[in-house]
Amino acid sequence: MPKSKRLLELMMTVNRKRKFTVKELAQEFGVSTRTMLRDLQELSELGVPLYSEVGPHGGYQVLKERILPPIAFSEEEAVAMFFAVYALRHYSSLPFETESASALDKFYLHMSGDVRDRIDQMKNRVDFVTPTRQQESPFLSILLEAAVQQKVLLIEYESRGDEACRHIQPIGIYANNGLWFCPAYCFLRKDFRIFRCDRIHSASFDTEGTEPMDLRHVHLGNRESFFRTEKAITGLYADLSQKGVQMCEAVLWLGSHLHVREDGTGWLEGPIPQNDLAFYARFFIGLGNEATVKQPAELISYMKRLFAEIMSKYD
Amino acid sequence: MPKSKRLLELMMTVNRKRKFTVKELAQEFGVSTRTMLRDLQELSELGVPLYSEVGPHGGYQVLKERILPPIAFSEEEAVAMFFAVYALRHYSSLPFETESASALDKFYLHMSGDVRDRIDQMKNRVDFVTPTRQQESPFLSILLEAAVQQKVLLIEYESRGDEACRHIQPIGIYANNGLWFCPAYCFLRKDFRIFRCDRIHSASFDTEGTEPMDLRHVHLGNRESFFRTEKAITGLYADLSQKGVQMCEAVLWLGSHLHVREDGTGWLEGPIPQNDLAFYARFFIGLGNEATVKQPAELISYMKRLFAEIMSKYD
DNA sequence: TGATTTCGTGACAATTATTGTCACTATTAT
DNA sequence: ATAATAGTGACAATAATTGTCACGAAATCA
Repeated sequence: MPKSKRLLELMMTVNRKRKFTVKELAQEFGVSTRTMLRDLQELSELGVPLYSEVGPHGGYQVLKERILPPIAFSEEEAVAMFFAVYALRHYSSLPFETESASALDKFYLHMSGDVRDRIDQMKNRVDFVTPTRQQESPFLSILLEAAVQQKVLLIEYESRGDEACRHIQPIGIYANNGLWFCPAYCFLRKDFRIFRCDRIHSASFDTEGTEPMDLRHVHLGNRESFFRTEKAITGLYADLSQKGVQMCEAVLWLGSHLHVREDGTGWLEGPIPQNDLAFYARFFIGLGNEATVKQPAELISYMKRLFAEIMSKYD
Repeated sequence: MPKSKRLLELMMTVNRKRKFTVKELAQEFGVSTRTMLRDLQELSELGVPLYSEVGPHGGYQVLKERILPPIAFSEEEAVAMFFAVYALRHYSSLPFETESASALDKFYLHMSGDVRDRIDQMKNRVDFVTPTRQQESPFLSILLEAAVQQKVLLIEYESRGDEACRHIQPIGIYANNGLWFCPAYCFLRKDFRIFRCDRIHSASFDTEGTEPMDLRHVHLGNRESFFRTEKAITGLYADLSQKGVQMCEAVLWLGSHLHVREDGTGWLEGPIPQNDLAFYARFFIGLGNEATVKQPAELISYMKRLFAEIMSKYD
């Protein structure tokens, strides 16, 4: 095999194996150890971060930095990748230890001039906004680790001003609207709960030997089905004006409930959990006179009660 | 220069130049044209998408696919990049023509086994949620292009059920909460306006010769200062219960107005534009009895009027 | 301690790959 | 037609690559 190709293959091979000896690779590539040594030195010069130790159980290692073999990206793809990573700058906390900024710099630096120009031109013209929050979430890494490794955590959690310790087993973390959430099994409540990560004031692996649940099959994609054990369901129906429709369109969690007529007006229809009546009451009051709730009666009476309470404040 | 190094340099050079002739490169690298031909063929075999045309003004070209030279990413960086791009899957529309999915696949495929394992483990455990909408925004590309190239567009825009043509000059596009928005100069209103991209029903470059404004200095980062020419400002003060504080924390646009006391209660204080009273009224009504507005009087009376209207519906 | 394993380096001849040259073909724009 | 360009094949000259051997240095282990 000609040297030029061997070097490229070698690059991929050393990335695959984390650890190896010169002899081992020499045999694999069918060259002498001397040649392999020379090749490895060349790779080193080309920037592959190799590290070696002598002695038995010694050998070569690729340091944590990995060389990504040359990948063919189309210009569009490269630009899309750039902006995807660029969007992460809005997050004050991330579950990845290193700053994604460093990845971005490398990526940017390695791209050819005109792609870079293109990006510069677009940099202030496209954005994926995420509201920036003051709240920091310092325990994202450990929460994620616990989710991946199925471990139990002991956390201090602030809820309504109180602080309490809880044993939880995270099933993942997700960012929504600039805040991080952690759905987890709560050993205190013996059920699944969602925790807001910025309210977690400490987190450490459980040392009291709480037996982890087998939650490998529960993940962010299917957690809904484990959560939504809502018992009581009730039917909602509400009329919407044109403006009401527009306001509802901008609201995420009622996507499928919204129906629009030709003239722009519409209605909301669908089942809602009884427990959330308070939430829906507030929502519809917020819509003001752009919405008229027809059903369920409980919701209407709840809204009236709420009215009375609020009104009393302003008299 | 040894061949192996020459090939790597060549790879980067052909990426820099879009177009070149064999002779040109041969001179640059100090080899014969024959050798350069052989090298180019090798590059081709290695996956660089080269294309050639004979004849005067012919020559070699690299097709739109670009080879990314080997980059050293740390494992953390690669993982962060993966999830950044992975998050784009939530968007039903993107301003980039190709699917970012293809970039993701390539990236994933080229990573070594254990990084891939790590990603697989994390895939269902981390997410950057963006509400998925039904609304498609098919004109993102042209809006972006117009913003970058300072061009005027003619759009059909739906506003409150009506549809109207407008000449606009976009200054950028951004996604927020799953919806795309386009701040732009509106030649109809002779001022800056924000357009919701899914309400744009057609868009094409202006052919009537509308003279573009010089908006090179206006971009997503500083547009606020051009927009916020709100005239009337008024002072807001509202008390919040513990729960009220928590609800406000989850709301983005009043970040700096929120103050929290030791005991978890708090207050909102700060200037708000007179025009937005209607909006704030709805918001505070939505907070129910967790908030008590003290100032301004106009807001309180607005809220009362709104109450009356709503109440009349349910009696 | 001494045997063993491993990386690391230098020298040199044998072997191979690489290169340049030349002669030629094919295509295309002017 | 002419000139510019890619593309191919053959072959000798050249230069890079390779293997071998000899040796050093560091670490582990019995």
